[in-house]
Amino acid sequence: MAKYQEIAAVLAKQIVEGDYRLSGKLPTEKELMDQFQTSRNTIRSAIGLLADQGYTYQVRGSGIYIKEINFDNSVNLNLVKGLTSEFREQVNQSKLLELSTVEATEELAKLFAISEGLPLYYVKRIRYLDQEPIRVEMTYYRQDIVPYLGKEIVEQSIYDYLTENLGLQIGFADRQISADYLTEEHAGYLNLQAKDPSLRIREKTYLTNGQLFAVATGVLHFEKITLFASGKVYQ
Amino acid sequence: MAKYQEIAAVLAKQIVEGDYRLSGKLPTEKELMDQFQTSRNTIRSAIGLLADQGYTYQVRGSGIYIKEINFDNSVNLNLVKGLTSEFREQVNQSKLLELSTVEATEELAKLFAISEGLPLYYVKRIRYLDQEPIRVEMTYYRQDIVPYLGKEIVEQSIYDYLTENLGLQIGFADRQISADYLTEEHAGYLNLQAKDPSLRIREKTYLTNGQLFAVATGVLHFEKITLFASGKVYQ
DNA sequence: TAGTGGTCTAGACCACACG
DNA sequence: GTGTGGTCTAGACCACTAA
Repeated sequence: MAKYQEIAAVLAKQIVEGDYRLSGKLPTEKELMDQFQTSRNTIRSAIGLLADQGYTYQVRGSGIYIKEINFDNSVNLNLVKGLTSEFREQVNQSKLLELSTVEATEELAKLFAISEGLPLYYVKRIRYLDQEPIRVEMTYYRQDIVPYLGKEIVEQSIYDYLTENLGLQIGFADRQISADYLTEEHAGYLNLQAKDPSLRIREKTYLTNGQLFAVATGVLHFEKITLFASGKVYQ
Repeated sequence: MAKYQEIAAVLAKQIVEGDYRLSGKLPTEKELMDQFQTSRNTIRSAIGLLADQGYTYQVRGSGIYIKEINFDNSVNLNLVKGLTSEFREQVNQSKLLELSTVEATEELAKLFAISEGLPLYYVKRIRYLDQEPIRVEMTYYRQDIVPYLGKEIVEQSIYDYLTENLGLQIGFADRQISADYLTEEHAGYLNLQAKDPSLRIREKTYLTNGQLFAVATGVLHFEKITLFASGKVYQ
């Protein structure tokens, strides 16, 4: 991990643990330079990461302020990480509904920019938070990038498996969010009624080299999960 | 505007106009340095802005790639700008439902970090896209920061008025997204049925100095609007 | 006025992609 | 191997906040 990423991780941990709750501010850039024995630009890169993640904002002439945001039961759309790490303590189960190999249809082949007929994994799971179903999730993975998926893996954190065991470098994800009626099938999984509202996320996940390797659709329990996003003004 | 912001604006315009469609890539950082006669870090700041806005991603050893994303009928959660500029040509109307001055209740006072009883503007509007209602929007503004709002303003772009006429420096917005049933009232505005799904955005908008000056709730037509968000992996 | 963050420069070395 | 972007340094000047 780069130095600025390590610094950001240290500061993020301190923020979460409430080390700066009294002042509501981080030390100044100058003080952080001394503390971490590094250049100003490196400190600024670290602070930039914190801002991107929704932890802080800076005010010229004044300092680095901590945002008081409650991320409970909320998925941060500015980040890419598994649900498991987003709700670290509480999400400990996935119920596997389907794990199969399918050939890329014309639509999927076009989406992934691969040839029609190439093999994809298809995974359908229910995710739980505090023993309650919160999300139905259907994902396709390119098999040339993810050569193996098994029941023992998809019932845990697929994200951890991809990054730690396969060494994949996940870079970014683009997401489209919408609301819709629940289908009878999904309502059953989520203990809701058909025609109830649902929050849908259509997600494309890319490696750092720009390769699209997973396409997912998530159907979320509208009463138990919200999304969070931080936006900036440009120009 | 800073040099890197101007460079980003030029490149964004070129991307939107399709100047790089053949290669799908921008020139290399080195070439951009020559082209804009500036240092590498300034170029990298500009490219960073484009990435934040969802236009591009970089691959080490390879280049700067353009994302092919269709933002049609989609609100980009990574940005803060008025609906009017998000859908520049098509959104040309707002129907004013209410414009009043209210005293901050205990809840609102706490949210804005102001004293109870201080005056706020309350604006309730319906926004249209291609003559169809797409969003009901209820917003509170701090009157000490927005000293005047009138019918002639709220039927146009409030965002433009705040930035251009009042000179407010809007910095960032935090948003919470959820799905819910439509109330009878909102269903009426959106030409939908009560109990249909709706996409809700609860938004807090801040000045660059960190002051919260507007709190809004948006109720979106679930069939006509989706949201877009780009997320990155950290560490 | 002193201190803070915002921008910019001109270098350096490294890790990775691609031919 | 060559070229690309990723990280890092050590400065400089400027714009803004706060006292």
